[in-house]
Amino acid sequence: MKTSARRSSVRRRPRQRRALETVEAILDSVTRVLKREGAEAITTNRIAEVAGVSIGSVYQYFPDKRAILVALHERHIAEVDRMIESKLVENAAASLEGLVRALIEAMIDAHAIDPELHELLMTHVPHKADGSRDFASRLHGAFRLAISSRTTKPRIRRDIDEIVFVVANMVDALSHAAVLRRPSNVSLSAAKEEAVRAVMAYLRV
Amino acid sequence: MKTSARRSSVRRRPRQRRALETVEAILDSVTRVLKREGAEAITTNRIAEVAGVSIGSVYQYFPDKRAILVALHERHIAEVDRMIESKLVENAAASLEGLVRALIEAMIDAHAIDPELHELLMTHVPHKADGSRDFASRLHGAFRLAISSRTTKPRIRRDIDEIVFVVANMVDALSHAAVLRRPSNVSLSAAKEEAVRAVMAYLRV
Amino acid sequence: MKTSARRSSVRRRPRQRRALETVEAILDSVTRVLKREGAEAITTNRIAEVAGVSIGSVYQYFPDKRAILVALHERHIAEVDRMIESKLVENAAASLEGLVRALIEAMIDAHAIDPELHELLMTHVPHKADGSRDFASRLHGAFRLAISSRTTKPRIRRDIDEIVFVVANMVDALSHAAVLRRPSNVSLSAAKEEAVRAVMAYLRV
Amino acid sequence: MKTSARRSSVRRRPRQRRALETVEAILDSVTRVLKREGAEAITTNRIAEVAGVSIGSVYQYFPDKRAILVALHERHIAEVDRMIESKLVENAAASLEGLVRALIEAMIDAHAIDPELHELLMTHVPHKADGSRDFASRLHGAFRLAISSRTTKPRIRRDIDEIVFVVANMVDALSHAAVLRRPSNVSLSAAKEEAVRAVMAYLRV
DNA sequence: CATGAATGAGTGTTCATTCAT
DNA sequence: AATGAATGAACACTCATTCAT
Repeated sequence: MKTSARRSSVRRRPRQRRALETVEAILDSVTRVLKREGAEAITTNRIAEVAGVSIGSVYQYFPDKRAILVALHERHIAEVDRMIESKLVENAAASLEGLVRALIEAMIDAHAIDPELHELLMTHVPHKADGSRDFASRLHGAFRLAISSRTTKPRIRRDIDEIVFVVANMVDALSHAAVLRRPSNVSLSAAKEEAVRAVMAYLRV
Repeated sequence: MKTSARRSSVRRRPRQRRALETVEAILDSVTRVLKREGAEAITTNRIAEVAGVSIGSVYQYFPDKRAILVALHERHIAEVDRMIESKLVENAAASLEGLVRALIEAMIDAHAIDPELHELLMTHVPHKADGSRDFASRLHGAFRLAISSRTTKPRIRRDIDEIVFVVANMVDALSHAAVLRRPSNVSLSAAKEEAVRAVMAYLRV
Repeated sequence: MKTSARRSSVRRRPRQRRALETVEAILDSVTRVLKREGAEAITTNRIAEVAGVSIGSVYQYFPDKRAILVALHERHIAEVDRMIESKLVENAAASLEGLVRALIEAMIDAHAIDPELHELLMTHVPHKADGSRDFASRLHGAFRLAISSRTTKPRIRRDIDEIVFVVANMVDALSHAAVLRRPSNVSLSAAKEEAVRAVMAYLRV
Repeated sequence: MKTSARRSSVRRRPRQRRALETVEAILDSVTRVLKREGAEAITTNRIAEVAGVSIGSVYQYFPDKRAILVALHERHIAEVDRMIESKLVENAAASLEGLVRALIEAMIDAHAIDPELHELLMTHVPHKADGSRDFASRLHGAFRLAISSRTTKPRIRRDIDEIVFVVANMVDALSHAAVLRRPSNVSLSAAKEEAVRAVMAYLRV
């Protein structure tokens, strides 16, 4: 009994590890193909080839192509969320402006990791209606807490949800634009500073 | 072997009224298919079918599928630009806030015409690097004039281009979000009002 | 009566002339397209375009694409035959060798007019089984007369048809090869001379 | 024991063998379609159907339609070359006339294998400029050696290349004509005999 | 008669997915 | 589990031909 229990646990772990490695290799492969050959080159066979596994193995771990992109999307989101999260923790005691600046920096960094991937996932991956909301929506919670706890004046008429909606979208759009659409005569740090200024100006009204 | 090496890059230009109608029917067809059957259903044969013309006629006026989407994109852009333009003319004498409000309203209206189409064109149509810039970029000129002529305090240190970059992206993002990503507990008019407030707050800093 | 008779005769002639011009323009167009754009570019629409007529007019004069090529083939054959014929007449009194030389020269000239056209017609035009035989076959008659009337020794065992078959094919192949497949270290005149030598050697056996 | 060892070595092969069989089936299919349905019926889907494989499998082994024809051409050329080669070896010690007769016989046999295929490949397959020359050219080497080593009289003025050019083209044309264009009143053996006679007469001049 | 817009069957080719090995 | 050959529906696109104007 013991022996068999051990055996199975001993066996399962390497198996799971290999499986995880394969899954990671497949997800990495998508990013690699995207960068090297463009979005149109992302075919299941190419993904398998670049991942160094057979197409059959890809279908061992993913039911279809869409599932690969969804998994990649989730991995990407988790990564970004982790960055945002740590920034929030880091700046738990900071001023509202410090917090906003930290978040914008985190968003810019997150977008800068892999803008093409971000773009691809945003435009070509079908967003599940329920589970994964867009960045702005996921920022909602964080902002809500941060804003409501730090604003001195109690808001009466203006709904806090409206403010959060605006701020989340501003942060998302301005950091995205700072990375992907910034004109050559605007520096990244200036774009960041202006984004902070814009958000703070709105919050102070 | 039907692959012909030589293909004229420009197909025949429509000369007769019938031809123009055909072109319009094809472009309308894309929008119709998009709404009724989704982006994946947009195939050249389906476009032809829904347009009520033969696939051959489609290729009489467009060199390939991409060209259809580009033409549609251009038509859409022209439409939106016309709306923005008329708003600008209408509010030539208005205050800065009036102008900002008018522009945001115009953008929201433009986005509201056909949000799915807008989304599709934004994400699936290859933007020519030179010709058609994104909305934010095309708003640049209008904003530049409006802001520099109306701001009382002369800006010294902060580059006008930075301000324009931020404002154009704010307007684009907030009106886009107001139409497409607004949470149910935020009304459209409230979203619009907040957008105006946000832009004005930034411009007053 | 007179009037109508006149009218019809007056009308028909220009009509026929214009029609002939159109037909010629169409046939010329094929050759032009062939040379400028290759055999694959020969489409009915391209033929019409280069001929300067509408596709509808092409179908006014030819029932289908094949008929165009057949007509061109016939025109080409008539041209070559005319050249051969005149050479035969010119050399009616010449020696057998003189005649052979004259024929080979005529064939080389004929092939040299437009080797690609010749090639295209030979390979892509469906030969009617009855009417138009290949060049070798059409040379048959001319050679038969020339050889049988000039050979001093009466042939008994060897059928004259065999000789004619061999000579006609030699002349066709060697003149064709002289124009189209001659290696760079063999001059055209040398190729011609060797062809004459080869035919004469055979005829003297 | 032996069996299992063998089995394992055999196991890997089926994959390769199967792939090779598929490729052969595809090439055979082209010939079959050509004979049964004519040159116009040779479409990729028909090739796949007659080969008993899916269209996808065709494209697993050939990048495009042209490549199928080129591969078939090469296979055909290799076959003919093998026949010629063995004839040359067989008749290494033969007289010049014996050699010429052997070569003509080999060419006639080669052409007779599949005249329509030969015709199709000659006329519809794009010849690579460098690699595969026409038959006459490929005969060049063989003839050059045979002629220069066996001719008693040393040639001075007449270039050996000219002779080889003429002989190669005579052999090609006469054997081709013997198979494909022979009139009904000339027997195959007579055509062959006359061809030999013609070549020998030329070589003796 | 001339025109050229319109036709649509048919072509080469791709790629997500399956399944025998 | 892993492999990769095989599949075939579906796609973008061509071009000989027709017919309303």
